[in-house]
Order: sequence, then structure tokens, then C-alpha cells
Amino acid sequence: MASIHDVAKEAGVSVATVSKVINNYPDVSDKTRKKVSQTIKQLKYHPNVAARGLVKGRSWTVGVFVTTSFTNPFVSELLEGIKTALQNSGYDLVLLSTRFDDPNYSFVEHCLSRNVDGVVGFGVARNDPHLEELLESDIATMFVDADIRGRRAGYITTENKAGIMQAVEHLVELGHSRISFISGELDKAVGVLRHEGFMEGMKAHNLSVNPDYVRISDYSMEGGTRAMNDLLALNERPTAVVCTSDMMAFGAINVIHRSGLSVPEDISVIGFDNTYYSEIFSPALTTVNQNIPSIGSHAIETLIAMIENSDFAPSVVTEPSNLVVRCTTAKPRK
Amino acid sequence: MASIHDVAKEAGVSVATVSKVINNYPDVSDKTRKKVSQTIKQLKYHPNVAARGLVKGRSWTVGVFVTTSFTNPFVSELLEGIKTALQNSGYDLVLLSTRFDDPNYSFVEHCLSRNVDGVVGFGVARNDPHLEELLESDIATMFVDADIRGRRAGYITTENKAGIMQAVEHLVELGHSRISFISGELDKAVGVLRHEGFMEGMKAHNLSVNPDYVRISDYSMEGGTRAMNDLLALNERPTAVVCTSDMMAFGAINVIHRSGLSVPEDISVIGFDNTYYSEIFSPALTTVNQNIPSIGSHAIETLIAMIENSDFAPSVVTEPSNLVVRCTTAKPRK
DNA sequence: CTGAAAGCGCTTACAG
DNA sequence: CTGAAAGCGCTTACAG
Repeated sequence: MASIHDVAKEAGVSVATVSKVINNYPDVSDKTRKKVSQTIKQLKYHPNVAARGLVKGRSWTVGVFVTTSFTNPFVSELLEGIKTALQNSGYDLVLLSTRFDDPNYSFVEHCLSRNVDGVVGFGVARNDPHLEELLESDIATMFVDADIRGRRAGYITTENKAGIMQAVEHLVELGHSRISFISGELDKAVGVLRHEGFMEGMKAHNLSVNPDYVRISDYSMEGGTRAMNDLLALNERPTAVVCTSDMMAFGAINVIHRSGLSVPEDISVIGFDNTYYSEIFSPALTTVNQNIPSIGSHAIETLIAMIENSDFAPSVVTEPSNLVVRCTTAKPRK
Repeated sequence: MASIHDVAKEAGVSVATVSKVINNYPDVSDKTRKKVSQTIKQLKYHPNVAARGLVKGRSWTVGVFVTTSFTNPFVSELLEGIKTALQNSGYDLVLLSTRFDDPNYSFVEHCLSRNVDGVVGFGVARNDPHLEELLESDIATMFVDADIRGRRAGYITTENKAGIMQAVEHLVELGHSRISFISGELDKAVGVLRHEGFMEGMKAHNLSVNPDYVRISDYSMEGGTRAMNDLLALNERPTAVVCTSDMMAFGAINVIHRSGLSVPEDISVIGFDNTYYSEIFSPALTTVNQNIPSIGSHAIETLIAMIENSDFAPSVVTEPSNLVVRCTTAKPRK
């Protein structure tokens, strides 16, 4: 690899001058600029990012802090949105590999050693051991789906409450009243908000909530399976269930089918996320849409704004949600 | 951030000595080592990776070159495997953001500026404009599912041919002879090998291949949809179809159902990949299993071996495949 | 408009 | 066993 010295020597100028043309400084004569540019091409010179970063104290790099599996379709679509927004931004994404063999591994120190300019976090619980340290650091951060704020930390999420309320409303309009809710954990904002949405939605229609109908679970298919099994075991089972993820809904529907009942004839099911598979699944899933790739893109865009302008106040962004009615909801049996 | 100088000053030693204890050099007295270690903890010092990389000429970083969407379930599972293997390895993954606004953007130059120690490539076609440059460079590379080799490049793939042959055999045993094949593009090794597998599989059972039954497509659901539409329009339609991805199979099955026929009663369908969703989909998909996460892990492991030992010959690794029979294959109607 | 020099935070011969 | 010094490849006042 040619270095800036090679270019300087070849072009017959100083390294300072080469640096100036690389960085598009105005105080270089056209003649010199041309000569240097030519030499750069000729030598296939490309600035060493580490060296530049060393003096500038940055890395043009954004770290990700994802606590869930990449096979989670939400994460895939989020990453896709992140990738798109990163395109042409000059920043690269780095996946910080956690070192589990080191008992006092610190995500923040890892970011600091790598000089990461910002991080986007997903699936971060309020009690995550790394969270406080991250908020105290001066690393610009955007959380996805967590209402965590800090001096340099903002977040982006979907209209969670409104989304669930729409789902409830849809079921009520179809004539359901024995409505169940498979909630996510209540240690994260998303879980709490969707839970509130359910409660408020029911209240808005003067429906009482049967405590047996509310199950706390995780967002996985297995979680949906388990919760649905419990619900089917009740004396009076619900006629409709609102799930807080598509995966949970898939699990629930499979259980219902396996027990000889059918969706939506016997039980209506609604998901949340509108991931790619909700359309492929059969029956196609009625679900609350979040525009996931756009959440990823916006997270990156505001993160970069925060990085490049330290005055930029950490944003709180809320993306709209809307119900997508497909084939898993219908009127209850008489 | 404390620097090595701060530590040296605080501990009352030289920076050279601090460097030696950081790097576990033996020629440091126990007393000094202890003192320095203590100071490091106290100051929460962590070496700057960029500075270290600058002098060592490396970055402890692996780049990914993925041409498809992250929402592709194969990619998700691959990334998950990669993530696992990276854990505790000391390497971080970097997603090099392509700069489409720059007509002469070069992936290799990007790698060189970032000083990436190695790259794993997926979805790279033989005629990719960046490929030759990459092979000529001295960057250690592992390709996934592409039979590309170079001085510093190896690859890892699944037993593609054998996998398809098993699929054909399964159908023949069920009594099928009008077997169709929805192939991937033939510009990549995977496509060619699976195609060969089909041809050989048919031949092995003395079945002739109806040219109308072989459709070239991409690996997407839309691709499967299109191909299946063509097949259904034939005068004599096949009784079974072997697809080269699960997504294609999902598309094909949806088309079949939409046309009023049923799977597997009217037409048997086999997928390829055994991604997470093949089990969730209903009917659950009969498919050729690839152990995708393990492909990702092995790619990283051999890549790191190549990076750390320049004598390590670029490997060619083949993972086994096996047919997973679920609910989309059955005897043909009489 | 141009360049010499210091410095970013490390590592590594080398001398003692 | 310890440390002074050079150097990795850049950028940035500053002087001219």
C-alpha cells in the first residue's frame, strides 16, 4: 500500500500538501492539486483510516449493540435499514464481538478502544449491566424500541400503544369481547406500552379484562406456543388473541391448529411487526405494521447528526403504526 | 480516555514497560507488572486499537461482502454463526458500507483503507467486478457458497449436488416421475452444482428430464412464484417440484394453493436450506438441510487461521447436507 | 500557496 | 529487567 509519503515524493510536494488535496482544502493551487490527484490515482493511494482516526480521535464507525439473535426477523429488517442509511454516509458498521470469557468485559470500553463514533442499541433492557456505563460515556447513542435517554442518547420507536389499540378496536368491531393478550416482558418500554395499549383499548370499549387472558411471555415463537397452550386450557377460552410479535402469533396459531381448532373461525389472532413472513405464513397474518427498515434508517440518520454536531439534541422519534388486516381475524362463532 | 502515557506516568515507569505488560511480555519484573496492572485498572485504561493497528499493520477486524439483503434468512443465520465464532476471538466484524455515489468505488480499496485482516464473501458471482481485484490482493478471504479460490482465498459450501440427489431420490421412491426443477442462476457454483445434482439424480433413476420442467430463477419467493406459474400453465404439469431454496418453495406452494390445487396431494414440493421458517410454514416444508450457522462459524474459524498463519493454505470446506422430510411431499395421485 | 515539525497512541529493536 | 528513541500514516497549526 502506498502511503502519503510515497505520493508526496512522487508528486514532488510535501505530505502536508498531499493531505490538503485529499481533504479538499482550498489553499492549494490548481496545478498542484491536479498533479497530486493524478499521482494518487496512479499509485492507487487510499488514506489509512486508522492513522487518520488516530489524529482526529474518531473512526467513522458505528457500533451495534444487539442482545437478540440475528435470526430474529425484526433484527434482519432493522439491519437492512441500517445498511441502506449507511450507504454513502462514509461510516461503516461494526459488530462488537462480546468477549464472554472475560468476566469484566465492558461493551463501553470496547467501544472506546475502537473509538466508535456512535452506537445503535436494540433489545437493551433497562437493567442491562452495560447500560449505565454507556449513558455516562460520551458516546452518541440511538436506542431502538427502548425509551432510554441520556445526555448523548436518544431513541426511536413505533407508536406501540396506538398500534395495539387499533388491534383491539378491529376485534371489537368484528364482535369479539373475550379478547386475550400475549404480552412481552414488562422490563422494556415496548412491553409496557403495548400492555398499556391493550388495557386502554379494552377500557375504551367498556370491556373488562380477564386476568387469565393476559399472559406475559417473550417475543419468540416458543413464547407464543406456551402462552397459547395456557389459554386453550382455560374453561372459557378467548375468541381472539392479540400478540405482541409476529413470531408469537405464529406459535399461537400453530398450537390452535394442532388442537383441532381453526384460525380465524374459532379464534382470531393478531400479530405485531408485520415482518416479511407475516404475508407468507398461511393463513396470512393480520398484524400491526411497523416500518422496520425505516426505523433502522432513521436511527442511523439521527445518530450521524448527533455525531457530527455535538449540539444536536438526542432525538426521540416515533414512527407510525397501522393495522394490516389479512386472514387471521374474523367474526366470532355465534 | 487515559493513554499509555498516563499509565506510565502514574505507575512511574516508561511507556515501553507499560506496553510490555499489556502484551504479556515475559521480561518484566513481577513487581513492575503488578504495579502497572493496578494502574491500568485504576485509570480504566484500554489500549487504542487504531494506534496499535497502525504500527502492527492490522486491525483485528473481519469485513463482510454480502451482495444480498440481510432479510434473506440464509444471511441471517450465517451472520448468527459468524457472530458466535467471533465471540472471544478478538476480532470484530465490520460491514463495509458501499458507496454507490462513487462510480469507482472499490471494495478492495475500502478493505485496504480499513486495514481489514480478512473478509468473508457471500453471494459473490464469478463475474463480480470486485472479485478479481480481491483475489489479487493479499487479503485473506473465505467465500461462502462459491467455488472461488485464490492464493489467499478459500471457500466453504454444502454438499449441494448430493443434497439435490437425495431430494430426487425421495420423490422417486414415493413414485414420482414427472419431476420439475426450479434452479437458481447458473452464474454461481451453487446454482451449477444443484443443477447437476438434479440431472444426475434423474439419470440415476433412468428418468428423462423434460426441458419444460427445468426453470432458471433466482432464489427469492417471487422467483418461485413465477416459475411455478409457468409450470402450472403446461399441458401436462409435474407431480413434484424440487426447488433450490426454501423461499422459492414457499412461493411455489402459495401459487399451487391459490390455483386450487393442494400440496402435497396434487403436487409435492421440496425446498433447500432448511431455514428456520421451513418448519413454521404450513404445511411444514420438506427440504434439504444445510447447517447454516455452522457454515458461518467454520468460515470464520478458517479465515482466522489463514490470517494468523500466512502458511495456512486456503481451505475448501464442504459441509454435509441431508433431506428433512416434513409435510410437503407424498405419493402422486393415481 | 507551500512545507517543516509536532503530535495522535501505540510497538519494537536496541542499548544499558 | 528497564527505558529512550524511532516509526506506523496521518493532520494541523504555524511560519514563510
